[in-house]
Amino acid sequence: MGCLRWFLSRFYCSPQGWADRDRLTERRRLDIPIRSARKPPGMFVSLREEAEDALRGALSSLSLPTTDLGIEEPPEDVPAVLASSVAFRLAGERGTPPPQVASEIASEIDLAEYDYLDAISTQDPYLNFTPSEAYYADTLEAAGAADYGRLPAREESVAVEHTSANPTGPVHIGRARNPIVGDAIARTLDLAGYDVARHYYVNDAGRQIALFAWAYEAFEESDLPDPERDRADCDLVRYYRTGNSFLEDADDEARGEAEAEIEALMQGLEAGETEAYERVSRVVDEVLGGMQASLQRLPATFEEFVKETRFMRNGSTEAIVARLENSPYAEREEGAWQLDLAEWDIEKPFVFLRSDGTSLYTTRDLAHHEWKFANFDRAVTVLGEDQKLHASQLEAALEILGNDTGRLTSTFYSWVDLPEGGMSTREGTGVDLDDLLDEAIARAREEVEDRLGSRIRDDDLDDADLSRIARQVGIGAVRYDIVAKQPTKAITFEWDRALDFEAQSAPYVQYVHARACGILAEAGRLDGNKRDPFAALESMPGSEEDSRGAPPVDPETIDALDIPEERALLEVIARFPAVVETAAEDLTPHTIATYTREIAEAFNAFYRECPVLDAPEELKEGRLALVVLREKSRNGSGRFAPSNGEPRAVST
RNA sequence: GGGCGUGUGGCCUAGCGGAUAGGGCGAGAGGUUCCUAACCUCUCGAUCACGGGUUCAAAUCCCGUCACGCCCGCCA
Repeated sequence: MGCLRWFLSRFYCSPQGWADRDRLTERRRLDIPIRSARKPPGMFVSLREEAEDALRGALSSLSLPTTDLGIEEPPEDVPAVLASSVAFRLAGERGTPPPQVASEIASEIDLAEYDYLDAISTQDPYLNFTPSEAYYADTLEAAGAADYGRLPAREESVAVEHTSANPTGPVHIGRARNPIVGDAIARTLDLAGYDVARHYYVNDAGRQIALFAWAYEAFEESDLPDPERDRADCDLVRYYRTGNSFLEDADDEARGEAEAEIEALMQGLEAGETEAYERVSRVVDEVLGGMQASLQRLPATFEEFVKETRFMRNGSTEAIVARLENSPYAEREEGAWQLDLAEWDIEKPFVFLRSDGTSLYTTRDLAHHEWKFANFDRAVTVLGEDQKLHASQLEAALEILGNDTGRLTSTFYSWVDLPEGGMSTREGTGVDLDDLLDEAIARAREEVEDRLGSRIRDDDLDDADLSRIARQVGIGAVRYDIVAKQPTKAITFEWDRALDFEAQSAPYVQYVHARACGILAEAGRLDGNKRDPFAALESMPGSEEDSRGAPPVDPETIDALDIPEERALLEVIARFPAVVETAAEDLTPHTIATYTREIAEAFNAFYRECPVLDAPEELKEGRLALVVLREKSRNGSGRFAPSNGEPRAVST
């Protein structure tokens, strides 16, 4: 990572996270300090700060500018943890070739002042920094803490809104990215010290919902096809689909009658009538219950389900409308009220009140967001890419209403499509999340059973164990497949690719956990119920379980750990808090997924080269400590792992 | 048409201004009397969509082109 970017990221919102989006936010970026100075998160950041300080000092005494220090992580084959390419930039100024500038800088640095910097070497124009024994020893000790990787509490609350799919039918995988990404973001922010609440914003007031409630009353069970599953969402979606196709195919008169009923229901909702609310709630609550059952399997859970109607019934939507009507940007167009957002580079006027006097989704969302601002310090919303225009209109309108929209960040993800095209709840096309999870578990179970025969360890696994492991492996694979990718990239769903259990996948990471647990169990460092190393897979990505019971790590044992694989593992472990911090700032949980793979690779190399249980006594403790550490890092990263993404209902 | 996003070996993906572009899948060759081989090692394979530009340095920044996706409702 370039120094400039890093530098900026420490003080401002990163370009991909809090502050990313559109010009709207960009304007304000410089005004948003992310926080005051805090203790550096982990040894790696401390080392980086020392390197910066050393460079800055050297440049300054050479009378060179210190704007961009060019700090980066060197390629793998370079035996250093940090490097700098400043010499390139200063060569012109100095009038000497870069390698010579590098040497001059290196000789200007007094290492005695630093705890973690051990040596600076030059390799052509690069300055390479290698860490001291204290760096490894302190990492060994710090990482021994039960909550290693968790950053200190920030006393800053964040509402993470995600999924928020229209409660009209079962969750399908076109939307499955939203709960997975959303939950990963929530976990990441939680790890980074924020006080996080997960919200599902329930559309129980829109036209589609009114239509749904109407259809539920208008059609008979006998008119409907059999449900796909015995569950409320699958049951009721049949009414929704039937209602939609009825309106498409009906003659004008029949359609007119139906539309009138739907319209009357919407008016009732707008007026805050209890009867209208109850008619809608009947279908909404039931469907939501079914959807929750699917989401919990991931697991994606919520602290709160926030209903749109809440902001109609409490009068806040009405109040928003009144305030907007009085704003200088408001104008009346054919009986409807709209905002002219040209000043925000949004060409489309934003209609906030229909000519019949009813509010729109976005109008209610304004009230919703003011409620968030009143109750939380920040708000993060995970949205499908189709929501971008809506999100920028929302933000502009919030600004007109006098809110500090720097507190709101929307993050977007692209669709998951099937090879044959998109998915739609309304049309009933697509693969349900439950079907995906069932298939994933079935395939995982096959894999587990296939491998039973070749197992060396003699431990009894009963059917319940197999089911548990299959569930963990299967669901972990689905979740990892989605979190590990940048959300902006479109995904075409293919069974074999999503359910690949080897290599860069959750099971790869889970397997490392199993290996570590196997060693710890053998060494008597785990509880009896963890004797079964396969059982360890269960906790894999996302459990709260940790390696309690492991002894505290003695930093003295670092002396015995001098094999490259041991050091490399420690170096990866040292970066964990920094990875969490960056992922939280940028809202990029996929970087934690990448990190877990790196730590797994480092552990596998260590595992290959360094026998633990058969090691000489003086080595054994140290190596066991490494196993424990890796376990702890895995825990923190495990919390991140699940996440998903799923768009707000559009074409449901 | 306008706006936004994406484009990295046959496929998937990391990197997003600096050291010969990392991984994985796939293909080929090996490795287990030893803490689980859901692992590891090696080989094959890339004009980083294309064309310009900025820079000592571009996959990375800028402009243009092409392809794909999304949006441009008094829908959500």
